[in-house]
Amino acid sequence: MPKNPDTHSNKIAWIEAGFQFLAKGGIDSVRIDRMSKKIGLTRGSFYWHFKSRDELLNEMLKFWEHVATTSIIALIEQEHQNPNEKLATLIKLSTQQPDEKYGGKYAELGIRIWGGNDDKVAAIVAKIDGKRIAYVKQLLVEMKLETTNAAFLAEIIYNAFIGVMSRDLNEKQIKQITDLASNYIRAQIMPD
Amino acid sequence: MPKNPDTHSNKIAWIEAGFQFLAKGGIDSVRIDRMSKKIGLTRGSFYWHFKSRDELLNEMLKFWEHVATTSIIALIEQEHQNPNEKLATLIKLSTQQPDEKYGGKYAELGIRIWGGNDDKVAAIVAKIDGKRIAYVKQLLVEMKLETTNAAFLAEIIYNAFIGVMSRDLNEKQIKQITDLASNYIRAQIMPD
DNA sequence: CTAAGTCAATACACTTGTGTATGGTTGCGT
DNA sequence: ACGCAACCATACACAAGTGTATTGACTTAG
Repeated sequence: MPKNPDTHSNKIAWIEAGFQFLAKGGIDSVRIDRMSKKIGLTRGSFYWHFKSRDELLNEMLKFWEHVATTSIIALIEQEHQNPNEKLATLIKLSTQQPDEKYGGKYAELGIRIWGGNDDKVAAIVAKIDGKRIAYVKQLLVEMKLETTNAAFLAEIIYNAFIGVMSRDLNEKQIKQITDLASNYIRAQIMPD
Repeated sequence: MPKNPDTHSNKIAWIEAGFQFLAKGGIDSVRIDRMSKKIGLTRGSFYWHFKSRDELLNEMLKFWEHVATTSIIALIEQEHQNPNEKLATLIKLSTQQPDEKYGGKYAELGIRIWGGNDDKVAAIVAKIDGKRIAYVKQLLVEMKLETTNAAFLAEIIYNAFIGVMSRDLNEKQIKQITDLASNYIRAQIMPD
């Protein structure tokens, strides 16, 4: 009997495992045999779904590229109106625990290291960074910050944001920091 | 004839290579045979200097722990008096290119990922983070910021700082950001 | 019911990587 | 000149990892 009666294939399981291993030890620990032991499938399954290890890596990259920008930003745009809420949600979504979403917290780190090895990956990471910074800046402008100030703050916020993701913080610590940031931004807008 | 007439051993070469590979692909790509090809030594040399791969990893961790805080902070403290200069130097030293110093830019990222796997590593990273944040806060207090403000700013600055290190930025980009940060801090202290 | 298609397990050949054992070279003290 | 210690290369046995080929089970269309 099949292990996943609802999902027609285990390809997703392989990709998920890929992100888990990427998050834990970097791209070099994404190893087929290790994953097979973890998820209880043999390499026979793997080589049915993927031509090679490289093909898995490429699919992972594409997946991340999609999740990391378009889908998250679209989700935010359609569900919120207030730019304050949008920014808070962006931070919250992007810093959530890795198990909840493949492209989550730690995988991001792994991909950045990966970019140090592979120019193709580095280019995509740079593109993603650009998009996100532009989006943060746009939100800040919507919050009535003047343009130059917004550009600067967007850089700082984004870098701090990457920093928070890089560090091994629990949810309470992350909430503290993001709350502080929100308060700061509000103070920038309407100083008392 | 010996390849390094001045340095009595190639142990340092192995550790350097370790950091290079850590930075490029994560802890799992620190592989003895790959490094041997890179630095032109055989595994015979490696196993003379180290009992095992684990021993190298431990030495790397200890090395990083030392460089990442004590030595950098001590260096700054003894060479500068002005807290503004100190902060600028801290940022500059910590964001310099990886080739110039093993514990530099990218290795930091690799170690953080490594910490996701190994509790011992995670504990050290957390300790280092604590020390550095405390130091930044101290500098800010010396710059006459009030304590609560300094604590908050130290968090933001430190996270942004980790973010900058994690991203694949060139020197010009890093300079832009750090300059912006410096200006912002000065504005905080003496608002016009 | 049967043939094709989907998916996974197994067996195999090969490459990469680890650790040990051994032997060779250099330099230095005596 | 001798002997020892530091350092590195080579060869070996073994484990971990990749990719291919084959087989089998289960599903679905006709």
